[in-house]
Amino acid sequence: MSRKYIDNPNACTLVHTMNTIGNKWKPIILYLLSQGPLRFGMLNLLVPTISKKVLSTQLKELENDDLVSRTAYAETPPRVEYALTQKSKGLLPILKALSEWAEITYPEIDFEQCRIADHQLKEE
Amino acid sequence: MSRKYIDNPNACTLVHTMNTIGNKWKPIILYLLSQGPLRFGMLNLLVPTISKKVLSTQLKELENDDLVSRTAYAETPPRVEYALTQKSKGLLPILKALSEWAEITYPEIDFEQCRIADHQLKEE
DNA sequence: ATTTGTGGTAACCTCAGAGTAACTATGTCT
DNA sequence: AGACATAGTTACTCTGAGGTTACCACAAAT
Repeated sequence: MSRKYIDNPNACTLVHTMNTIGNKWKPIILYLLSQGPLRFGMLNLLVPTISKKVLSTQLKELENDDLVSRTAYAETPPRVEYALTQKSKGLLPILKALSEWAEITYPEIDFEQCRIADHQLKEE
Repeated sequence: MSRKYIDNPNACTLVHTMNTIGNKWKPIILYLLSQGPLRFGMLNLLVPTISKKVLSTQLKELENDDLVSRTAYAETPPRVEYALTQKSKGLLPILKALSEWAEITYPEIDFEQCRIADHQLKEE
C-alpha cells in the first residue's frame, strides 16, 4: 500500500479547520465582520435567527481561536465591539473562494432566499 | 443601517458550502480521493476511525451533491470505486488553501499526530 | 458444508450543539 | 419609583449527527 493516512497530514489540518470554522454560524459571523467591526446587538440583528446564547458562544470560541477580537467599552449601557484579527483576515480570500465555488457549482440554488432575513431588520 | 443581511448573499453561499462539506469526515474523504479513485474498503482502511455506516452515509451524500462518483462493478465479491467529479475537483485548490492557512495560522499545533492512524493500517 | 471477502443495511443508542425563556447588572431617563 | 437599553448568563429541553453491533447477498475457495 503506497498511499497511507500517514502520508496525508494535510487531511488533518483540514479536519482542524472544519472543527474551527465549519459550523452553522461561524462563517457567516466572520463574513459579516469582514466589512468592519460590529457590536453584539448588531450581529444579532444581522443574523436574526441566531439566539443570544449561541451568538455569545460562537464569539467566545472565535475569540479563543484568535479569529475575533473583543473590545468592551466601560459605558452604560455596555458597548462591546467585535472585529477580525490578523489570523481571520488571512481566511477571507479563502471564504470568498468557497462562496464563489458554491455559486458556480450549484447554479440551480437560489442563494438570494436569505433575503427573508431582511423582514426582521429595522432601519438604523 | 447601511449594511444588511440582504446585501450579503455571499454569506448564504458560505453557509451552504459548510452544510455541504463542513462536517467531520467529508473534507478528509475528498482529500483522500484527490489522489485517485478508491474503493469503499480502502477508504475505510485509510480512515480507520470511521464506521462503515457513517462512511456509507457520507459517500451517499457526496454522491447526491455530485461531488463524488460511484462506480459498481458486477463482480463477486463486489467492487465499488469512488472518485472525484468535476465539481469537487474545483474544490481542491480551496481545500489546499484552507489546509495551508491552518498550518501557518496555528504553528503550535502538531498536525502530524494523525499518524497514530498508521498503526491500524496493513501493508498492501 | 462452512468459511472468506466485499459492500453494504437495520435497529438501536449517546451526547454535544443548538434552541427557549427568564433573569441579571448598571446607569440614565421620565 | 419604575421603565429602558445593552450584553450577556443560567437552567432547561430537544434534535440529529455520529457511533455500535449484528446481519445480509453472492460466489469462490477450502
